[in-house]
Amino acid sequence: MPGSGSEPAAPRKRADARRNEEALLEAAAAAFIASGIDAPVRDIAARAGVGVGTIYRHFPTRAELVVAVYRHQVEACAEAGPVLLAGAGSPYTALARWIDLFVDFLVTKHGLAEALQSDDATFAALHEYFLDRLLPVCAELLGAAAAAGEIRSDIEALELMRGVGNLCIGAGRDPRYDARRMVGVLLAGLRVR
Amino acid sequence: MPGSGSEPAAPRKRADARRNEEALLEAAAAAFIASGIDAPVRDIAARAGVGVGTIYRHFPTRAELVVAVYRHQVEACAEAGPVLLAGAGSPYTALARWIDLFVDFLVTKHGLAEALQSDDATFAALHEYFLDRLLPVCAELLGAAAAAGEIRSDIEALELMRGVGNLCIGAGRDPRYDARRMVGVLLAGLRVR
DNA sequence: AAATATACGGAACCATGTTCCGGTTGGCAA
DNA sequence: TTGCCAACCGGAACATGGTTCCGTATATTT
Repeated sequence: MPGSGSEPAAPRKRADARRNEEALLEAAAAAFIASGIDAPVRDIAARAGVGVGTIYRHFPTRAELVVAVYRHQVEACAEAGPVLLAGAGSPYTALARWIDLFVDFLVTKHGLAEALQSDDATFAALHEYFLDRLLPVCAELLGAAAAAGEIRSDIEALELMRGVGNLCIGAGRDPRYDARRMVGVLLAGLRVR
Repeated sequence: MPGSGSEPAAPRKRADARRNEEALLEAAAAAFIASGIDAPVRDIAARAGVGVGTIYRHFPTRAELVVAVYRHQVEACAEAGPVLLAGAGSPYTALARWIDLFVDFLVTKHGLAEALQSDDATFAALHEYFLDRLLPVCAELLGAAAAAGEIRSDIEALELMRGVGNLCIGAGRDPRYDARRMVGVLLAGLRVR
């Protein structure tokens, strides 16, 4: 029942606007795969068959476009947290598995890990969305593992997520660097000795 | 005795060229501190009181300028390796101290860690110089620690250096993220259990 | 002092992000 | 069905920053 409650009752958008937004999402997804999430605005617009103005109207910052493209996958990752915690043998195992999911996501999106850590104002909203959605999940897993005495308890979820995100930068560019393995080492370093 | 041997016998450069090169190094160092190593070429040129063409003539790529500015510090870091290995209580301690030096260097040069991992062709020479100079040192320390049975022996020096470099990205931008601490966790993860 | 090689400056060019406005059109009301 | 207008569109124009190029200036040599 959209429009009820205290929301501003967003008036249904025009049909062409909805079509263009949809086309832009598809075009952006394709461009991101082909050229990474830094794909030139004009390329994305051309793929979608619209003008550049239309991109900015629908997605004022690149971050919003990126979030829109990856929203489903981020949600899935967030929802996997509690499931893993309930199903895995131990909190630490659940944490490790969840981090694996996160890493898999990051390393398959060229440029995403870089953008997440960038201080470029363009990506502030991206940073924020990821943190809003995933930080609580990570904190819960981390807290559970700490409470179980499996890992040291002086590491914050934010530090861990940024550390993991950082380790994923450049993954896949140099076959000699295996981000997953380094993340594994980092997780091992969390364990109490 | 320059000019002897099989070298191309570089003919002494003109005096103004030497002056400008010196001025550029100072200007670049100042600009890097003020705006990070991505400081606009025009800014650096203005600080040095030269035209942009002069920058490109002396340092065809930004990487070469960066290398020239930081060469002394990189050399010092490289030379510290064997000293630490000889003086520290154990190879692992030496490795940890050396990584500390490396991290200190990276986190105080805004944008350097980012550039080191970037795939931007502009920075290829930077990457190469750091690896040429520091990788053998890291490998020696790592090998010694592994031989002493203090750490696992399946990690390559390149992986460790890239991992550490990655963890230093964004250091100092967010007080909640402490790169040094994360590097400490990574090193702890290296230990045999 | 003249000749030559070397180096210099900065305008011009290219790529990319961002803004703005004249023209177009979907949806509704008459 | 027709006509109106708010919403929407396209892309030219502008801003920024890297890179190239060439006419001019100057250090060095003869």
